[in-house]
Amino acid sequence: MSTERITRKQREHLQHRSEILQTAMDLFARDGFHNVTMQAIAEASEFSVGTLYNFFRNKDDLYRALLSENVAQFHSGLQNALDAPGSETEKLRNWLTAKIRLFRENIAFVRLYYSETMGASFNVKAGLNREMLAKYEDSLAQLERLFAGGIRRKVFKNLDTRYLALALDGISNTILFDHLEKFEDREIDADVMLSLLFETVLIK
Amino acid sequence: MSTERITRKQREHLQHRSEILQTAMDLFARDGFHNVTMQAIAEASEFSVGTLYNFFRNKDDLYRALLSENVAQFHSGLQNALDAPGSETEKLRNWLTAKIRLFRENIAFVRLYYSETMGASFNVKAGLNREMLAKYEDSLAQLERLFAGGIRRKVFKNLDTRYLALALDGISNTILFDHLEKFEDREIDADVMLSLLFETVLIK
DNA sequence: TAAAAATTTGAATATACGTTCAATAATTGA
DNA sequence: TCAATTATTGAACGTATATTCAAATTTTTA
Repeated sequence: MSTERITRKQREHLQHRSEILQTAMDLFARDGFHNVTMQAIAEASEFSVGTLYNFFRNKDDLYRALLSENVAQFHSGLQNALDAPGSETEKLRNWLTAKIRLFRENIAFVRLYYSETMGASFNVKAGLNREMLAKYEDSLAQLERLFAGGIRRKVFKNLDTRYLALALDGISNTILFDHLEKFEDREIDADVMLSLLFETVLIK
Repeated sequence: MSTERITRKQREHLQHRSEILQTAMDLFARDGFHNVTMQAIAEASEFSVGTLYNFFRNKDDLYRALLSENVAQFHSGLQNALDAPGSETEKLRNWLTAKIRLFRENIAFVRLYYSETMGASFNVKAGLNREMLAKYEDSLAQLERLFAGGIRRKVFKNLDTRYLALALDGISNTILFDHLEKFEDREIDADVMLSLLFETVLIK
């Protein structure tokens, strides 16, 4: 898009901003929004409290930015995986592989995301939850279209696409959480997850 | 066990206690721990702040009691379903039916539970998270034994029982959340969820 | 029925924390 | 080199809220 030149100043500013956000993310994921003070974020990111307020209007704003930007990144990571060419089966494998990678790369965000969306959320009032929910629905809709395509081409059985999308999402969630919870570093294979659903899905 | 007589006083005390807890649950599930004040719980439960402190040492203690007691109830609900006699398939259906009922009956608790266990939790310090995790592991272990039994009796394919348990849990979670999120009141059928996994599992 | 015991009340207290902003430091440009 | 501009600092302030406890109310006992 834009080919504007970015000054070193601006580059550094962005760098500092994202350092603050990443530091805050780790703290929030470990202790929860209300148990992390601006003081703590300042100390951990090696800035002063005042400086945080030059980057973000207030604590809510910081938190919102953090969630919003990571949701966007997560969502586009999944989207790209589905956009790559290939058969329905290959696309599903790509999608799962991308999801595995995204979970591993940013488990702190994943924790935050699920605790915000599943349950009580300080963001109900703000539009953030709506935004996150919309992206989730979009993801599901894309999966549904994929399954529908497979059904049309007669490689998948004619099952409810909504349930298929939910099932795939659910299977991958629990298995990924189980692995990451245990700090298991052995590779998680997309095919293991796919296989749990596939004999139900594939036409032999 | 105990056949001791319980006085009206004691009965009322327990009644009041559980009214407070249920009221608090709804508030916590809607707004999150830190956005619910003791004042708000007092008003909603029609007691004064001071009285809350006669029932619970402090706010943390109230919250802990609330989660702990509901986790226990949830857990034993699932356990009982598996203890009923029947084939592996029937037991799985019982388990799912019980889970559906428990979700519907106490969606507030379910929200709280998942946002506490998935993500950042104020309770990491206290032993509550450990307690909840232990009960979850126990549930999974029971499911695994069930699958293992089916495999031994040659009604199920010889698949990794851990993954099967996780998959069933994951499928039911996403589908249940999807339904309850949308306030859909049409019945959720255990068989729909089972069928998503079963063609993978059953030996034809 | 009245004293004693138990329970409830909510105003007062203490504290923790988000936010501000005047002072200081660092950077830039002439 | 030295103004001028920009960025950083953290002590001070105000507010929100968890907790306490003396007084008021209700219940029990004799």
